[in-house]
Amino acid sequence: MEDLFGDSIPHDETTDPSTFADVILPVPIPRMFTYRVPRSMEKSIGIGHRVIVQFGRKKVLTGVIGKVHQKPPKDYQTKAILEVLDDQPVVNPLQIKFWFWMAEYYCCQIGEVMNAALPSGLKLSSESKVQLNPKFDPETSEFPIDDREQIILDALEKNAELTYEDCGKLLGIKSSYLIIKSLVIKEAVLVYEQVKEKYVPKVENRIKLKAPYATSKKALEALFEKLSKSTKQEEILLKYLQEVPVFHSPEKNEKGLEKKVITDAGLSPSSLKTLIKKEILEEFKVIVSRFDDLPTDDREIHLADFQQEGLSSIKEQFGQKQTVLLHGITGSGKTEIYIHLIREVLDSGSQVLLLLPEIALTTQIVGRLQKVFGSEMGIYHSKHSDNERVEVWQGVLSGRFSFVVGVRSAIFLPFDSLGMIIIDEEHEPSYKQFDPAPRFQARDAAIMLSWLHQSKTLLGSATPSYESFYNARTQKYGYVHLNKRFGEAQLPEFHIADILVDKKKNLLKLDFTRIMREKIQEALDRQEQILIFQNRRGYAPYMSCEECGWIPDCEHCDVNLTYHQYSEEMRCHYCGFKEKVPRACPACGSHKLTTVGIGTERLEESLSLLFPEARIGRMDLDTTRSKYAYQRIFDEFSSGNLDILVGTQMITKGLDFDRVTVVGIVDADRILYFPDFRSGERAFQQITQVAGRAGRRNRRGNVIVQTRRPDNVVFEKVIQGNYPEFYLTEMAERKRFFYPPFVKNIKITARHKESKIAEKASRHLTNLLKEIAIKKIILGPERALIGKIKNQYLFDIYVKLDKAGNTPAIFKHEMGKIIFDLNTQKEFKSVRFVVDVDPY
DNA sequence: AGCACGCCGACT
DNA sequence: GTCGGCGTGCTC
Repeated sequence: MEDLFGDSIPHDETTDPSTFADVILPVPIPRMFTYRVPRSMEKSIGIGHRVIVQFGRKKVLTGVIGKVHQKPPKDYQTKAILEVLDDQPVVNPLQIKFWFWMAEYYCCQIGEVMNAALPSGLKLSSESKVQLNPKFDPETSEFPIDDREQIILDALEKNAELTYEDCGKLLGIKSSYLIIKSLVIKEAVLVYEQVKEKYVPKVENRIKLKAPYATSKKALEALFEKLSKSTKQEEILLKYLQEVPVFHSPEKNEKGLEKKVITDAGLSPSSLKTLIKKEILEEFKVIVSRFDDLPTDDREIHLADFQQEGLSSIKEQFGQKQTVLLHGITGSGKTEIYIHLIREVLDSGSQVLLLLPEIALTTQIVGRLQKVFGSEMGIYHSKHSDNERVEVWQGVLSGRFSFVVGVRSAIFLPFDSLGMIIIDEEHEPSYKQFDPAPRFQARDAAIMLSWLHQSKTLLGSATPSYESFYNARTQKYGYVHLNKRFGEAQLPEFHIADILVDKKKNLLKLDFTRIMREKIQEALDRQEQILIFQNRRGYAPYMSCEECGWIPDCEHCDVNLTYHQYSEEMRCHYCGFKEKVPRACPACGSHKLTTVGIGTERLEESLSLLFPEARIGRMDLDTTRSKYAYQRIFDEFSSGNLDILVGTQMITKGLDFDRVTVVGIVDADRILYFPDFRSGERAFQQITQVAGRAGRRNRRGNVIVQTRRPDNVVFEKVIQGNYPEFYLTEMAERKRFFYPPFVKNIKITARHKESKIAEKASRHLTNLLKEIAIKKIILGPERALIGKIKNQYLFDIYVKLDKAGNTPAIFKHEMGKIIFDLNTQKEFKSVRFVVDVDPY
């Protein structure tokens, strides 16, 4: 054991154990830490248990045991594990394996993976607390106490404990460390670490009717007689009896009634208290689940012939392949197929994980699955609170949830016998985590996880990622194509509207071309609905001076500030910097400041001017921040209370609106001309996806795409629905210029607050990487697309690796050593090298 | 990543 | 003279 300030107390021979545990700690250091396992704990620990250990001088951390062994480390003293938190492991050995794979593959630290994997409710951290030393007597103390120390002691008379921060505040200084240290030496106070478990079970306050009244009708009648004067108490009892049939089913009385039901009905809480005091009602608490049991709908989901064929084909291919790509066009009913597969796997006793992109998770598909799988299904979502996440985690551990629908991070749940992982909308970029580390691609990681479980992976998409389609074509994956639609739904009619032509002819009004306006009007006249897609939220991207062209940019980053109308502010989306809109241009003094570009907020306004009679709604990150906002807007639109819905990505995911006949893409160029090798692939995917929202039943829909470059081939291919041909043209390019999937990409960003140092470090690294003796291409270093973020300068290096064999693994290993070496050189000590494997 | 230690400038 | 700035080294 060590005391607070790090002085080692010699080992006690009698407790010196021979068991050690390697603990994974949430720190970015590339190794585990070996702790001694006290004899008393030897029986209660194992891989996957959470433990509390002291790390460094005083901090205590929660870690997860990754390994238990008998080998005492020779070059350092071990500390003992302070506490074991769980009777049963919260993480299983398979997960530990998975974490290590992820750390290695994505070039990050095991602690970073653990941090991403555990819901924060399972992580604990400590806080230093100060309390009075009971042995301390100011009268007899031999040490003088100064004014500031006295302030702390006085405060501790009133409060049993204070944090370091509290002490700092009391004294009006930032760090109270030295003063507290002095008080500790003077034996006036004690300092200890308090660890708090963050997860709190949900407790419900319930009431039930007490014995004589609940069992004997006579007693109850007598009671009412007695209470006839106090109407309020009578009302409460009547309400209770109405909710709980006490004599009919005594077991319901045992379960009681939620106290809230009474108070919510507007009945007096004080009268309720009186009834409890009189021992007529009894109050008690129970721990309840945050997830309600939902009724299921047992009706068989019938598959159309072509779906049945698809299903059999998937199962057949799983015979030979671990992974199958289900390429099913919009409306082909992939969900029904998933449901059948999930049911089968669950019936065989294995677990199932269904991944969905973030935005799709709030939609109908979840409700539909819930109807089928009821309380067998867990939902793991970012809009869930920490406590809810912990409950899903525990639900998987306990076996309550054998099926989970979740976002990217759901791959970390403690499954022990997965039978299948389904990744819907497999091509979605949101499966890739950018920041912070681990920068993993959940689809790829899921395939690895699946392999560890010896289970199957099904990738579903209407427009597969080129990586997956390539793997299917090269026989690495199985492939099933569904190219029929449910019912008689027809492909929509496309109109490619040339923005520049309309502008010349003065037909472009408030960003809408003539054809777009006409089609909207026609739909409004027929009382049909319209979706307007623009992948940019806010009012307008930025402001500009009409006179001199001045554009406001961020002081700390290399980006323009984004204009937000509602707050009359300009904000930086990278560092959060914000500024009021200036009255005049700071460069030339002109008052002609205008907004440039189109955001959803501005479109909403334009539409209300163009179609004053229409009811218009907006769905984007800004309008759906709260937990149920999405559902509200969604319900309004689907019930027909809105005619036009303007939105970002969100409106394209998993929504089925029968009455939508017109879909407008305001600015296709924004998708098309993004400087990235994937822009073509993305444009095809996004336009197809948006178009798929139009006219899904019997009416043929209209899709209007506004662009300045109507001749781009992508439009032709989207209209034909010719995915394979567009794929082939794009792939020819990728092969020629060495892009994935023909090579493996790694991006390394050097970050430093001085541009010169960041650049020099990145150039150094580039040269050293070039010396690694394997087939590769190294590009850069070059200033990053956004060259400065939060006052840190960024330089990028792109590595293209031959995918053959284990060359990528060798390269990553060598690179790791090189970066480590560079970081030990004084010049580059403070340069951060951020490695992104398979970047987006 | 934190966090403590050490050495330097600008204040009572 | 002290406070607190941040550069540096370490964590089983």
